[in-house]
Amino acid sequence: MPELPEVEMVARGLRGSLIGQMITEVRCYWPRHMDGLSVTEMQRRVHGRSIQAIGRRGKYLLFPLDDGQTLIIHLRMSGRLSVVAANSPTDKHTHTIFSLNNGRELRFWDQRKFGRVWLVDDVETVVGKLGPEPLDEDFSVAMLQERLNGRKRTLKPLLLDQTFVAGLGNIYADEALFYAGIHPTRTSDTLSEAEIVRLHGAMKKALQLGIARGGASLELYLRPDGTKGGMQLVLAVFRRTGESCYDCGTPIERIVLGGRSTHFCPHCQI
DNA sequence: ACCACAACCTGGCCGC
DNA sequence: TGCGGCCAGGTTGTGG
Repeated sequence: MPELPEVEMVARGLRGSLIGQMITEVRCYWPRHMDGLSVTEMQRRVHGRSIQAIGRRGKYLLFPLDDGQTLIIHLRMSGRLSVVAANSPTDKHTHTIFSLNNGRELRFWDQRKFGRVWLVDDVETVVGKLGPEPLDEDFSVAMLQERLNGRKRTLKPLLLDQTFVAGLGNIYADEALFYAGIHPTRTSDTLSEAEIVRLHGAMKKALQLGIARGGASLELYLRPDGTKGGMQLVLAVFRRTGESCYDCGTPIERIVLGGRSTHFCPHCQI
């Protein structure tokens, strides 16, 4: 569920309570959370290591440790992270717990169990295939144009493809296409230069607004401090099927593309 | 190269 | 109250 803005909020929310803390123990009640290593191996390799920083790449959270390894967490559809006192109550969806040496714990709550945790020497083994960061300075119109060049793909699934651009998910892909005034079923080879410029600006605008609003809390997403974001209050099309477009009043439509719900204004998006 | 679909999970909601 | 079906912010693998 969390997309780039939500994951960015999680990273920011965790920094104050995690940076410099040492991991003393790992408990895991859903071993499939661990990707590529056993719980025992995770425990052995992470014991006594301290967290040096918290970064984000696409929708992945990166926790570089003091020995060069990096702990990586992906929240997938329903993951939440929080740092709380070790004696505070857990519930049945708290599947993985990293104990810290200050009496607190980093807890991975994950109702649908799709989330994943890695521990790697080289982060590229996990995030190496991701496309560019859409909010980075160097993500330019020219770069977008170059990545579109020679391809013929339906735009909505293309925006969801993390190897094309990293970080957009179902909410921000729909919102960006609305801001750009482009229909989600259009294919990448039909975009004019002006439309590519609009799409580029729209992707950045949608993600920046998401961050500015603290992320979208539609169902399960909560920031690490347990509070909701506010992006859901300003969504233009996402899950507004049948409601009036704020720009022209036409009812928002819903279709399925690439197996995902897709929302758009049939009048504003051509 | 691209698309459609299933799978991985749990739980809420809706209609019967 | 129960049950089936559909829905959910993500990713990966398969087969066409």
